[in-house]
Amino acid sequence: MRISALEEYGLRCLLALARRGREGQMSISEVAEQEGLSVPYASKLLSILRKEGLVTAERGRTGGFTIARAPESINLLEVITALGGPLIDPNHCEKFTGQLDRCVHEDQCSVHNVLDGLAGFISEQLRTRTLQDVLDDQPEIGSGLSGSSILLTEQSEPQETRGENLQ
Amino acid sequence: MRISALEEYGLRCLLALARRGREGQMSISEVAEQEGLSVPYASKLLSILRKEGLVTAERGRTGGFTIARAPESINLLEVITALGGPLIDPNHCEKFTGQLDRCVHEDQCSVHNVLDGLAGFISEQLRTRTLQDVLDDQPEIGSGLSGSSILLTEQSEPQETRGENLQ
DNA sequence: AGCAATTATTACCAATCCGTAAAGTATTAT
DNA sequence: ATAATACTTTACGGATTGGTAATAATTGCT
Repeated sequence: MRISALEEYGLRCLLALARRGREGQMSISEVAEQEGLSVPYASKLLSILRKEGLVTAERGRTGGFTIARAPESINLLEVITALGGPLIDPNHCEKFTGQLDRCVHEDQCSVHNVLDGLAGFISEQLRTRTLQDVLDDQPEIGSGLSGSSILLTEQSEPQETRGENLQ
Repeated sequence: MRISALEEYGLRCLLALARRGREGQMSISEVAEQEGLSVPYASKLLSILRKEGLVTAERGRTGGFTIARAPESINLLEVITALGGPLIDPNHCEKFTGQLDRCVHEDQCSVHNVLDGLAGFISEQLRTRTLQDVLDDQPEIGSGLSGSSILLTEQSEPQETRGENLQ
């Protein structure tokens, strides 16, 4: 269970555009330089975001990318699923690897209960956060503020791992 | 961001052993048959679980696998990280793909704030659930009980996607 | 018209993951 | 002892992902 590279870097590129706002524009090379990515890679990421409808592109000499909607109206679930697909493969049981015709735990399966519940929970967390929330969470450069309030709605010490080999 | 096959099937195998309890035992072929997996694949999964210390193995004609600790004392975070590694690659910024010496957002990075916060949140959810919780959530075969209370501590309708292309 | 700057598309290669295959090692029943 | 049963290890091929490279297509400027 990992956050993929596409998801992280794609989110970064989208945030860069979000900072420019609906009227702003950035070229691929601008995004690449700002985010420390290669131009071809930034191009690939922005291309995916465009196909998913999160950004718009204009070609030609004065072209560039613009965020498609207001940052307040784009939630993180959209972004993550656009870049990395759904949390749980919907036709998981069809692709089941075993020799049985179908998943042994087809219905009333506690494993699916758990995993679906987890996926739903994560989705809900992502859905309730927008790009603007993330931007607001970005502290001023040089400010002493540390730590983030994002995604920490009730648990008080989420990164406390107690040596449980999260490594 | 996906729940990997190893994570799901490894969890299934571990649950099968958990049902037998600390005194019970299962051979690879038993596990494979019960979970609908090929024998070599079940072997691989159990081997990983053994190396991670979650199950013990005895060789020889009367050999088999036994769960290493009580199901109440094994939480899902252990299982998931044992099978799929940590949620966020700890040396992510070292492997950074860009041309810059280090991650442009090294410190005070809102993207890291968000992702770390999310990872921490998920970890916390997983840590507070044990294998025994999952076993208790498994309904009797044929019982009319549907739905799970696991991992749904406060959100009421986590799998409600509202057409937001979770697909 | 032609050049320059920009996005769009396709293909490609390396690395990792999924699942299988096969040969090896240990233990026990007979 | 020997054979049967079971775990152990290594290796392999296919599929997916990460990132790069090259070329085509579009627009604006002169």
